[in-house]
Amino acid sequence: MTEEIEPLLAQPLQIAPSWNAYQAACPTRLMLNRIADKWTVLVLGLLESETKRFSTLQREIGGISQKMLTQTLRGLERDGLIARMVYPEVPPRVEYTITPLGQTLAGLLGALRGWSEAHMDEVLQAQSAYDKAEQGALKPEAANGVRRVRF
Amino acid sequence: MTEEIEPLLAQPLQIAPSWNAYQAACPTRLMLNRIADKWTVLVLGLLESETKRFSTLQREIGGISQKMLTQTLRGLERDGLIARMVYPEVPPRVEYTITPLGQTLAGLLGALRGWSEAHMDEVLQAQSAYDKAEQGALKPEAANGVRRVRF
DNA sequence: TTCAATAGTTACTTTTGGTAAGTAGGCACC
DNA sequence: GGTGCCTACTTACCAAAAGTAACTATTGAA
Repeated sequence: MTEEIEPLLAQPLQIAPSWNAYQAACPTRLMLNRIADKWTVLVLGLLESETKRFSTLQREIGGISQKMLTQTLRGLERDGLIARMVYPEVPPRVEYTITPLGQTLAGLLGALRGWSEAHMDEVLQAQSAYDKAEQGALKPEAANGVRRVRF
Repeated sequence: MTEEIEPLLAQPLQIAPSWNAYQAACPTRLMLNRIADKWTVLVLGLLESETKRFSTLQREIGGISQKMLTQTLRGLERDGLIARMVYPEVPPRVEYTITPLGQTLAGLLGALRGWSEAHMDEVLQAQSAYDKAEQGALKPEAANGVRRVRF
């Protein structure tokens, strides 16, 4: 950032703190990193409608490991998007509930999930077209060590 | 879309192929992985309104490396979300344009970016509250090697 | 006594992300 | 005519994150 001295103003450039995700150092960058995340989308999608416990979430999200589920839930808790309730029983019971703040995000993430499911066909088609073209682009030179440049 | 059973059809279970991101093997999982991605959000956000070239994108997205930009653009191109135009000039010029399919996604991603920027304050507050509580939870035992369990 | 159940951790491996340096091809300058 | 500059990339290399599998604590039941 270029620093210019504004002699009389304390914070000339941040009257209302305006965040900008396009700047590397902005905390929204970290935020984006968390919310634009596969597991976050799936976890918040489940918690949007009802409180669930750890094992239920793991069962309902195919292929998530305990480690990643724990990690994701911790992150969401720290960010204030979900709340964690521990019932001191044996065996232990822990419930996760979405917060009002989390609710404001869950809709957006649901739309993302919906988009994926709705446009999967088009994307798959685009992918196979791309891959076929790539194959063609490689064919003329055949199997030698020629450097692949895309110009 | 509701599926009605057509006895004489070859593919009875996939009249409208219904994808589900909660199943580990579903291709939408890969899709989510790509679109729920920091760099994707930022790149599509810039291309939403106008065609841009490589160097411009890199300049406008703080902190992205050439490698990650190339990788992200390739992925988006393969998925049919952007198109790549090469002008055989010297020095080279390559322009990236969002596709109609990409446009349908860009709005959602823009909303994500907007959410990050709009709720950053609340999240930062939640984070510091969480971190302070964590500190307190650790204090009683002080600095010995006691296993930290959260029950 | 061994087992089962839940919600985690921890050690280890693999994959991904980030950094920095190279590469191509031609034009301009001295 | 050698050097440097321009863009849009690759390619090594290293660090960080994700994934895998085994382990832990607690206690009631078989």
